[in-house]
Amino acid sequence: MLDATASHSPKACARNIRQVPGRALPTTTGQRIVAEFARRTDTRYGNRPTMKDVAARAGVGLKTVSRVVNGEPGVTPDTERRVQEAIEALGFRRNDSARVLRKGRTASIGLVLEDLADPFYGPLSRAVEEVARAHGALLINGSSAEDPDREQELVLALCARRVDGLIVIPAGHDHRYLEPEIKAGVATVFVDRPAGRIDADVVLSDSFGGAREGVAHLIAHGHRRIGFIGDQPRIHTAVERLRGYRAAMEDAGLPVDERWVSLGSTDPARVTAAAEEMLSGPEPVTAVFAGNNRVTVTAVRLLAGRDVPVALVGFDDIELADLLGITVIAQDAAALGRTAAERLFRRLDGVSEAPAQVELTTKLLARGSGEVPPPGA
Amino acid sequence: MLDATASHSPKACARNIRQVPGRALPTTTGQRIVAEFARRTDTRYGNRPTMKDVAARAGVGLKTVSRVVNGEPGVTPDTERRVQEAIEALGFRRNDSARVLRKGRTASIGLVLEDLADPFYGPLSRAVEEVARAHGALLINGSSAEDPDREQELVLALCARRVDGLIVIPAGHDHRYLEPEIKAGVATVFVDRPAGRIDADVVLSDSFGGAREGVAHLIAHGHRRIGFIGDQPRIHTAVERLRGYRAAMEDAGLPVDERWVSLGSTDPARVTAAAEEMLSGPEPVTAVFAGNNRVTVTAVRLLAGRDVPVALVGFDDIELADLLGITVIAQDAAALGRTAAERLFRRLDGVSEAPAQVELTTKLLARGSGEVPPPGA
DNA sequence: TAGGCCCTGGACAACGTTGTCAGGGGAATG
DNA sequence: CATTCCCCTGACAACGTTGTCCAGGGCCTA
Repeated sequence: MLDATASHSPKACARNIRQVPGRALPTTTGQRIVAEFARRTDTRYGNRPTMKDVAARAGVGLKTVSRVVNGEPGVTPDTERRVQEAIEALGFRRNDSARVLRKGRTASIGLVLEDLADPFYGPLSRAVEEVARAHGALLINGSSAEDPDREQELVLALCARRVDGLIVIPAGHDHRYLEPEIKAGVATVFVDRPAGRIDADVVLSDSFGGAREGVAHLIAHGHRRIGFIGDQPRIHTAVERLRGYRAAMEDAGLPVDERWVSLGSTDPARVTAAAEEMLSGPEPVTAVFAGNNRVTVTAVRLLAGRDVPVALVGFDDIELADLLGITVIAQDAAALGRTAAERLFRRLDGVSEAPAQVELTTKLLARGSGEVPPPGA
Repeated sequence: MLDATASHSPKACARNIRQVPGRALPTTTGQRIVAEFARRTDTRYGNRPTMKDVAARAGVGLKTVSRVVNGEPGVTPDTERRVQEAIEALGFRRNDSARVLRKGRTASIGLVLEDLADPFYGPLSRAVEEVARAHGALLINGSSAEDPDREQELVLALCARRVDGLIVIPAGHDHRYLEPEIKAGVATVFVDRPAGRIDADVVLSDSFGGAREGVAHLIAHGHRRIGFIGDQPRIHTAVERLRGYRAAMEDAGLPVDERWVSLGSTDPARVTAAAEEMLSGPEPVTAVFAGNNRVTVTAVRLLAGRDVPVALVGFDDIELADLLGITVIAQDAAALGRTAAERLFRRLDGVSEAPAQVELTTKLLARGSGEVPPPGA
């Protein structure tokens, strides 16, 4: 029996939404309920047994239960067995909130990044998680969406949860709001971009050097008019990479026409417009340096459709870039995450050194697109 | 002045590791310390002000501070100002651990998935995060690495933290260990694969239907010998997709040679071996259906180097697949996450319905590789 | 002017756990 | 047999917050 609303919706019909008899659930497009189970009953929600309950059932004291749960010594095998049975029977699970309150440490760290859906941050986050796991800590993720206010909101929420440490990929430029937190003992490491107006550990890729190398690579292959398309100028890496571009051009004694340079959103439409601009006119660029993975993707799409081949080097590696023959400056996202997390945990382990800035080197991967010579060469 | 160890390491020299004078930090490959800041002093770590401190400073009662912090009514503007000033001055931040202990809700949910570095799970996780954010909750991530024990360990750790809800992409097949948790009120939704031996909400992609459609597509283009390379047989989606493959073959009245079918790890070596196997011999397959994104990537690499074109359809979309002309069965990872999270929060909002299984439809994206006709056709 | 009501503020207990400390009982020793 | 010592166990306070409840004071009304 179809739900009336659903059956009258052409969209729903077209996509063959079925519902089993019973409660009508709001379905979004393309969603189909294929089975329902028996209704759950007898649930006394939110009423978990505590150590006190376990103690009562096992006929022992509260502290003895605590000892068993934490594997502390000084409990007779027989007593331990009784306690274990009671735990089993009641389905007891220690409440870590209370534990945290008492002990002061949460065994969790926070990671604030730009967007977890970006293929650059997935591996970074995973690397952080692995290090955290090795130290017995859980990871709380948050995406700032490149919004400084949201970054701050997230960071402070994590501090309120009393994470032991923080790893932040900054969206904003002023992190003084973190000063009281850091003073209070929240270890903090910034990644990918430096912290703003605050002394803290920073782990970066060498954006300047990488971009310089990439552009020099294009110059070495004969290009003299090279375009640069980067992310928004308030993002540190975007500016550094542009600086690398300019340095390489200057190293080679090449002039830079400002129409070849474009910093702005990585939105495909914007990138396309910028590229079209620098590829038109009497003196078009013969090569493009793409400032990050999203720009590279758009550039590849765009350049693939052109008659005159345009050389391309991109910052950041991309999946399948080898098959497409895209030359890139690769940075190791996982290494960034790992390095930052290791630094963080060394701090948590009590190592107290001055905050430092660490840079990881990048690597040029020549795959074809960067070795295309300029037309007529 | 170089650290002795570093300067004697050829690798380090080659990669130009420099260190500023001062504390020698253990550096990993390609890591360079480019700056150090002044040593921090005067830190009384782990000694944060409490509401009591704020109250004392503001000359009010403890509860009044609580009221201000939580925006509760019943505080004179003047009193509120005094309290705010004290909060400001002391750098007070509410301890949510204590709050959680008192209130019983953590405003956080847990997400256990396979691997955050997998491009399929990044968008899924992000989608969950967005829904969580809309409900004022934080997200704790964990990667099970496809290991049932690790999954259980993670899930129980999250339960111990008293997350309000759980979203799990199962690695194991038996989730009875979750029964006490669910009974105790931890809302749980499974995604991508069904829960094992337990009644719970499940949100899936239509793996069976998707694979069937993909294979039918190959058959429609003239293929009669089609290979299937999938993930390990203990993974539900792998089995479902294989089932879809068999159904499509049967629909068309085509026999299936078991040498064309391979379930196993997605390790490139294994996939390559399996593909080589089914592409050799007197009656090689003329088309391959790849069971997930990792298999597809390996298959593309492998097939790109062959003389005789082999048709390919892959399950899961991949970045740049459009440029490479790879035909895929796309599932919407973000929609999976969003749907699951929305279901979860409806439960948390007190809606009590029977657990249900929801399926999202997939979409065939024809881009070329799946439309290659068999040789001689 | 007296009574009552509302508004503000604070004292206190409770959330579930862990650290401290002290008591009791059994074994070993004089 | 008495004493000492050690091992096991449990009572109690404390972690920092919020919910409950009550007191005091100001204002309005009869």
